[in-house]
Amino acid sequence: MQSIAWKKNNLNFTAKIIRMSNQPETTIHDIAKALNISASTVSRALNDNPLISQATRNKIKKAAAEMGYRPNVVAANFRTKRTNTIGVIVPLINRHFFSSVISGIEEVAYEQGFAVSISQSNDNFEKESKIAHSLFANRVDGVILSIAMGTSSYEHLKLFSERQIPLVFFDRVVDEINAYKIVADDFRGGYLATRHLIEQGRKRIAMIGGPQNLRIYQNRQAGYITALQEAGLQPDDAFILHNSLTRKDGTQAISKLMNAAIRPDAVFCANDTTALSSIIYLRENNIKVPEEVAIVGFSNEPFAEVVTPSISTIKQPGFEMGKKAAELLIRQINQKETPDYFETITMPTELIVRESSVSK
Amino acid sequence: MQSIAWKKNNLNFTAKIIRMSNQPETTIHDIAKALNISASTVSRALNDNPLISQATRNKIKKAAAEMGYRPNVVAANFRTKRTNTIGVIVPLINRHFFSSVISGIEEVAYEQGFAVSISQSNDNFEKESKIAHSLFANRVDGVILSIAMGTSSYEHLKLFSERQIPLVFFDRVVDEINAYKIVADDFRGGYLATRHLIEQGRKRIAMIGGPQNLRIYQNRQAGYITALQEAGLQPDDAFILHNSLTRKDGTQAISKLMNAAIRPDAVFCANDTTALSSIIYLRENNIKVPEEVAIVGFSNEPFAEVVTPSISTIKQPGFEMGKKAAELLIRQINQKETPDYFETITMPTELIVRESSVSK
DNA sequence: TTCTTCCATGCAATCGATTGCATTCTTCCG
DNA sequence: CGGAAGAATGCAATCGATTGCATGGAAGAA
Repeated sequence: MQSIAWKKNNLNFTAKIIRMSNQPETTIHDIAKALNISASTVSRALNDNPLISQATRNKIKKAAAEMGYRPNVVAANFRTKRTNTIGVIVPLINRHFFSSVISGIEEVAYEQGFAVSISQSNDNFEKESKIAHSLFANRVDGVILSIAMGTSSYEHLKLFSERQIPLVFFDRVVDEINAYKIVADDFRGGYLATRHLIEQGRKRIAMIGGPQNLRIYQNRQAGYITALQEAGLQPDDAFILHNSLTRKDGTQAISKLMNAAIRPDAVFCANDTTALSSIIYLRENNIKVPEEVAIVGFSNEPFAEVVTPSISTIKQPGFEMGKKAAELLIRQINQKETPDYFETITMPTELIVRESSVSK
Repeated sequence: MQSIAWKKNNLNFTAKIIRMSNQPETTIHDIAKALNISASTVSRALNDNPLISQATRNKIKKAAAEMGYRPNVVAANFRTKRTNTIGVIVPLINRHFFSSVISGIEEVAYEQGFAVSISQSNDNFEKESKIAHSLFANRVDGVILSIAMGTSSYEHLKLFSERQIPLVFFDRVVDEINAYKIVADDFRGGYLATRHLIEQGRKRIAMIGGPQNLRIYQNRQAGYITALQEAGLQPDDAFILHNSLTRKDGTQAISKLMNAAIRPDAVFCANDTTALSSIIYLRENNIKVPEEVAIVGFSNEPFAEVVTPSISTIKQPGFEMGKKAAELLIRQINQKETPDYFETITMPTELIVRESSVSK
């Protein structure tokens, strides 16, 4: 796009190279040879190093384009020990919450010139560990992750701290590891959901919670208990179940609750999948939602809005969490030293009231 | 940091190395030096090259473990020009169909020792192109992709063919490029959906279709038309709409159909999202589904089963498609030459009948 | 015992780009 | 006009692993 004219030291060069399909790759040395200059100059020019004169830069870029030069990023990564790639590990990519987080990460990462490599652990420790090793082996510059439900050993993550590769956790965080953490306000989510049910006049509010080795589920439950206590209701162990929050687990849990001597009149489910299972179970058993049993879920999965009755739930700011996580990670990547203090950032949750919890 | 004792060629070696956190990485040369052997032997041993005696191999592996050796995969990739990574580009990772395909790909890839790097184009050409360049720059061994709706130029994919990097398309394939293609039987899907509606006694069957630059949507529509003709019904242009199949587009389309002089008594939607929009619109306008208007969607998204009424739809074998794609890709990667004939593999689709299309 | 054969290991080049330092060429100032 | 400062470019080492070929040694054959 620039046309420059010179005299002495004429740079009016045009490489007459035919781009051959799939033959030996053009390297900076080929360009150097063609232009009769050194490879270092070519390298610097292509990286817009100001040491190289504008004229030479242009000449080199032009030749590079004509010769079909494609930088060998692997070689550069090898030399510089940087890959400009950030790895993301999530339990499942098709959960709306996680894919929102990923979109947030990508937004920031691309803007800052980082590529994003996404992997899913399928909530399986083994696979998570494999992925961690693979990301490590490929020398990603940093990792953002939400651990699998089954993960309780963190050996595989030590890889990263050993080599000072920054790590940012989100959602399902690990207390034992010192790193930035981005979480939704699960406590408040649990609290809001439960208080809402109380405000609807419910008295026997059960909870179907998640694995208690995960902080997020502890917190959701703590919010639930606090709300109950605040309202002078006694938390009842028989009303609190724990499982892996799958469709099947949910069905089992709700069935157990509904077949007990004392039935709940409301259930706070620690995720929307469980809320959905519950609603389907209740419908099949002719128990009216919300009249007989009110339901609140968690996460605001897209289906929550469209099932009948639509599901009241807690919305988490996934996209923002992803952006925040990427920002923090990239900041760490760029300033080489490890911060001496890692915050845990809590992002607000919000109650969305729909049909499943409100009797008109 | 190291105190080592040997006699000549002693195999009773124990490296007493303190694994230092984040210090200079251990390389095969360090191991070689510690054991007083050559780096080539170390390299071969670690790769289980049978040229190296079992005894030496064991000794080296033990030392490697003790010294906290982590192979520098980037260096190896650079040298071997192979990354054992396959790139996957999908429009959106949180579509059930795509994430099923991804799971299928992963299943095969991991088994064969390949890592999988997933990216989403957000149905955006620019981003797809960026991703393609990034995957190419990082020298993935092969790519599996389903192109973005907006993509109509294929320059960015030439990168791969130029350098003989195998490509496998699935679902949204590109005719212009010679490569293996895995598609669901969209024609038959459209045909089955429409025939089903006809069997339900519907006469005025509309269709909300997708962008006609994509073969899959052409085929779904062709199936629809064939079924109509077979039944002696005349396809009617006023009954065939096209859009991008988003929630919003769907609402617009169904509203247009329902506000026309002649209303359809059934709608075949080219995806489930549109079917959902339609159902919601119809519900809000007090039009009974399926009594007044029957609906069939496409893809069998998870929500299709749980909304009320549940959505009849066409199921595509995503997981199997992913497996197949990965198999074909990896086969190409392993046998260096390009096959001279690329098949297009069509996988069967299946009609799932639910409430939205059957009046009892 | 001597020569051949094969097994195990070592040597050294190589992949392509980057970068600290040295060198050359300009330009400007006294 | 000489010299110094600064601008532009080149030299060569380097990153860590792989690999074709050479070599040393042991075992087997004669």
